[in-house]
Amino acid sequence: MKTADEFCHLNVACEDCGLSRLCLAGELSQEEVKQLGQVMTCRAGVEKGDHLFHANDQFDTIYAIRAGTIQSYLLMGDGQEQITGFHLAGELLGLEAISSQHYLYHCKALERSSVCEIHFQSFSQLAHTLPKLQQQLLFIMSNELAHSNQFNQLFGKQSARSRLVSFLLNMSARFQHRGFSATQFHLSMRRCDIAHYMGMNIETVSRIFSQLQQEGLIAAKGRYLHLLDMRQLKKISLGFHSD
Amino acid sequence: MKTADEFCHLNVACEDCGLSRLCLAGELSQEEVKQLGQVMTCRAGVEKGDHLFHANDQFDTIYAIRAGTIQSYLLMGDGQEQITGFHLAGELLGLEAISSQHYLYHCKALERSSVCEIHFQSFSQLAHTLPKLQQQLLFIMSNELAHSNQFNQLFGKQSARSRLVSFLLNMSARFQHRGFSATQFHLSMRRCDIAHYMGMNIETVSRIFSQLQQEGLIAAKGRYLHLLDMRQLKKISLGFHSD
DNA sequence: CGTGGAATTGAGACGAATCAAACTGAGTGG
DNA sequence: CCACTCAGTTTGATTCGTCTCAATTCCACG
Repeated sequence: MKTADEFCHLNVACEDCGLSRLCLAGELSQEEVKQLGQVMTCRAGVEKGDHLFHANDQFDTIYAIRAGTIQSYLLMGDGQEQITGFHLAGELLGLEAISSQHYLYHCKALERSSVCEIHFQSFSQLAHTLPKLQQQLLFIMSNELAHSNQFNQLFGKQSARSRLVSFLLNMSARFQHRGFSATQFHLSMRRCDIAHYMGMNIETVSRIFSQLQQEGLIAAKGRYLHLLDMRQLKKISLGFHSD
Repeated sequence: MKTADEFCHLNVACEDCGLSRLCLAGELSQEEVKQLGQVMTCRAGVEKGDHLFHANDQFDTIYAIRAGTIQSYLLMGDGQEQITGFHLAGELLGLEAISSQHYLYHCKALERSSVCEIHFQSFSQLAHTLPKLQQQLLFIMSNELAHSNQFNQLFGKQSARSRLVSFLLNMSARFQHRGFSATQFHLSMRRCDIAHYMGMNIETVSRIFSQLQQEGLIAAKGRYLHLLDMRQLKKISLGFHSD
């Protein structure tokens, strides 16, 4: 995670960004990537707690995360944060605002982060001349739809235990996809955020962590996490009852 | 619903379709809509139980629902159908398959329906020459993302009662948006499908229906439904405890 | 070393799932 | 026309899991 943290200070151009394959640059040629660079600005040094945008703000910018973790959430009637997602490097934020022209939730950094601000109107015009760029956006949105649906299934019937393990495996896969370890990583959110995200309460999350630890399936020390038995964890996430 | 049923027999062209505002045609000019018509074929007479596609099938077609109701679902390990969505006239199916090139779930008709089959590759090429078409697809996908997120919130914390009422109000809003009554309509799915969709079991759904009926909030006769007290129902959907 | 936020652990309450049984209504055939 | 079936639905009794409330411990920070 050191390297990611260092990234936060730098204004790296698209063509030098290690995340371009996850991001809008995708399969673009070097020349095309340069054009893409002209409709965005890099905003390094987003500090912990800083907001990218708020719910109901006028939409004009898509954000690409270069480093760090961003949390999206809503404020409920009782003042509680209903967390709608945790977003990692390479992911885009604000896509669901294109149709309504207003952001649907608040987005704040869970740690020191770095983002690219993509002015959507300029981007859109550029995309008219670059079919590959248009296609890449389409792919990313399709992918988000797919994952969002997966998420829905997950939360249908399963027990809190299964769902929480699914969450951990999901984070694991996402870290792995970014070149980090699949079994050892640092969660940048609090237990309480996980709970609100999963629609559970803190105590339940905590209990399940303890339980998994006693069973030797994970080792958790604060926010550091070590997944010890992936096979068994995968079983649990699929709803099999371990003994 | 009669009119919708009659539609199922007709091969209406895009330019004559009452749903074009909900669909890909969107804000296209008459000439452009005709071009759109050339990359799609209308498939009338999809019978109850017919499948549009199955999970893991190779993706090549986006489906637009012209009339009827389509159910998307997955088959779980134990053979049960995990229902992932109910889709009404004007909605597009298959968008989440663009990135992986494989459909993610099964889609079957809950009643006699009618769909447009849009060959995606041809569509995609056409879209390169028609920016407005590209934009319309973008808007639709953004909208789906937004609704999918809304759905997630819904299912976070709330009680079965709140969630079920939310589901009914969601159906109501969608019917209204299509020009039907917001308070009286026919649900084309079984109680058991609703249950599986909402991640509850049949008995719970049935009990809540009975309960709402006793309280005079709804009148249900089989699959026909009459929402009697919208104000109160909205309160319940937001999590307020009625007495 | 003390403070406050976060996490853990325990005991009891409540809601939804499960198991079991009865009811309804559409369709079938004698 | 009635008896039968069968899928779908409703209702009741019980069990199980998660939430709630309360108390304690842990840890980062000044």
